[in-house]
Amino acid sequence: MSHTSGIRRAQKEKTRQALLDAALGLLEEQSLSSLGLREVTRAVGVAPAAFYRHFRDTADLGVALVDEALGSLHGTIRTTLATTGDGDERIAATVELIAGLVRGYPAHVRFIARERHGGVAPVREAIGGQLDRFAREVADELAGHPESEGWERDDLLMLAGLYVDHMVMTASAFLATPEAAWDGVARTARRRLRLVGLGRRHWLD
Amino acid sequence: MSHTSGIRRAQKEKTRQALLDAALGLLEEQSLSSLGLREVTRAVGVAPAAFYRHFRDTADLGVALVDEALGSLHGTIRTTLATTGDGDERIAATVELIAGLVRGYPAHVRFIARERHGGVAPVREAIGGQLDRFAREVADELAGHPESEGWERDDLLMLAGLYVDHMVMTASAFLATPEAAWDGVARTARRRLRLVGLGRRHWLD
DNA sequence: TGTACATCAGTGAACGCGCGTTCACTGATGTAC
DNA sequence: TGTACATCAGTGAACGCGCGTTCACTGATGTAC
Repeated sequence: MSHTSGIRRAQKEKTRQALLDAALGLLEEQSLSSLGLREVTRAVGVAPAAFYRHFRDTADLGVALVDEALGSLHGTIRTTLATTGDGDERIAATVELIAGLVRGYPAHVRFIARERHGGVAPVREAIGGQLDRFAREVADELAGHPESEGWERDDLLMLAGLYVDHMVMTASAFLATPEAAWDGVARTARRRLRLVGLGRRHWLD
Repeated sequence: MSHTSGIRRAQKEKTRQALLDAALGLLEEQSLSSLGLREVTRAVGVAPAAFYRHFRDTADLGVALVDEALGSLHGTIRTTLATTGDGDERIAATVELIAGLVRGYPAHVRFIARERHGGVAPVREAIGGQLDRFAREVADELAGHPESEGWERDDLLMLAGLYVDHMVMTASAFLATPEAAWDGVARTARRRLRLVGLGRRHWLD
């Protein structure tokens, strides 16, 4: 039982996760490009040098945060965004899902919105890559819908990208708004989706 | 001729502008929240303490940059975005205008895209305020178009916000793309605008 | 199971460095008469 | 126009501080036999 228990591995992973969590907390009020390695280790309660056992620098940690924030969302977002577009209840459900993500993981969402165009190139690229992947997945899903008959791949990708961008924008709008006023944000997001859905239906006219 | 020449005022303004220009240059590869006051004065060639004759801190400088970047665009953007929406040539002209802005003022555009959701609250708020103002102006302009007959103010604002957001997204897409590949970005931007325009035409169906 | 050695996550001290801010100052520009 | 005083943008030195990185180390965990 001892030689395969992986106690060391588990403890290392725990520290790594603590560093990621602490960083995410600190990033609510600053950008990754100003996040200090010592700030992060101080918040966790380990020595500064311990940082190097897990990450090369804060940019490297940022890339790991991108994976944590977006890596797990592929399933959820794919099916939901793919469902997006038409009926009013589906639109409402999509907007509710976004609101739920922002409520459940506000720090992750803020991190993605902030660093998407932020000052740290590898992180920007990691986010861009993941969002492109989302768009391709959504396009694949849309391709299977009956409404997409006659659509070219290129146009499906354009529409999927519009949905993904709209999702990110809606999420940041929720973040920037006190929860008491979320209704207005949701209403606007739904109407935008409705307008895009109308455009979609008449695309081939 | 001497007592009203304002030499002092002009020289102060020149230094202030040099600080703004240097900061904008430095911000191409980092975020405002990590920009150092000494970096900026070093780039200009003045003593660090001189910074305080012009700005309280780098956040204050950031707010001044927002005014510089967006303040002068009201006229241009308003009329162009208001023109947006329908005919294919108008759509193409809008996208060309955005490409032109990005070509002409890449650092300003990058600054706005980066700090729109960045880590410095006063700057974020200044950008948000200006973009809201743009959206209201565009809504006013749209209200005068014949296509807007029967539209509620709320819906016009929703559409105007969509145009403004689309403009910012297109500008960042240009920035993130080597100029040789701008054609593809422009094509996608045009098709998105066409789709939104179709939705607009059928909004009241 | 017990023992002897290897691994390696985390320590703590040390380093040189650039940071933001303060201060008394200088000297060109502005103003009053 | 000329003179005497006021203003104030920019200086340069000084400060205490936290930064990122390095290093030899410790001691718990892992491995071989």
